[in-house]
Amino acid sequence: MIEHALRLDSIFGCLADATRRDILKRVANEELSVTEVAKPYKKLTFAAISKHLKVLENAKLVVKRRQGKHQFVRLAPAKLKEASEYLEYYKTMWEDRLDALEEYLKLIAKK
Amino acid sequence: MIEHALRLDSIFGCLADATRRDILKRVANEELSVTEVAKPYKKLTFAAISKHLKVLENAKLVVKRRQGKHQFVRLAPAKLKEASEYLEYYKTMWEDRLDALEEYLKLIAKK
DNA sequence: CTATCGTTCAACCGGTTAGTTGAATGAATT
DNA sequence: AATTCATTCAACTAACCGGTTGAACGATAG
Repeated sequence: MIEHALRLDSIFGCLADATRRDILKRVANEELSVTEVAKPYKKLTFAAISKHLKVLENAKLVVKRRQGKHQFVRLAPAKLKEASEYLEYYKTMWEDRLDALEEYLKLIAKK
Repeated sequence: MIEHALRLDSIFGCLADATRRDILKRVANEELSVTEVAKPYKKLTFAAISKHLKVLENAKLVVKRRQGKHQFVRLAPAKLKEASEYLEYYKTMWEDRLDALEEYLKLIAKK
């Protein structure tokens, strides 16, 4: 249960940063080398991106694979399934709440 | 677009903390006074919970309503819909990725 | 073997965050 | 009006985070 929460902490923690969200999005579609990942973020150092990748790796949201000189990064589907399930839980909760609101608004409208 | 990202930052930032996730869960089902919200968290000060509520309020994930002495807290459905939509986006992305993995595994299995 | 390329590590910095304590505020009760 | 209850604010601290720089490391190419 505590591990569980820690994992959620790190997953949502990752998602709380715009650069990391962007990286996730990009490596979802194709495997990229660290250099390629870093290329678009011109305002940041290479090392900064390397750190972001480490954070994502620790949260198990991406995996790295070495091929010769290059280190390739891709989305890690297994852990993301877990994340997705939690997000689904929240989503359901919110939708229930929205449904309740809708009901309530209808009720008010009738008066 | 920047505002957009900032909002996501604050929403996911809220979700990155176990106490705040727990509070969200509890005020999703019923409206609670600040005192009631604080009650279960015996390791934290009242002020600490008050601060967490402020963070949630700034992210527009909860709203407060004053009724006499008491301040009641509940989930804020409107902003949560927005959050839910983003989560849905990520969820879709992840499911696509999972589907791709599944395809790949099938392909391997055939050999 | 050494030079080079791709990447990470270590040390550091400034800003933010989660927590504390104690004083301050707002509303109701007496 | 004074007291009490519910809550917030202000000031402070310790830890964490995102960033930088420069050195270091692992792997390949010459």
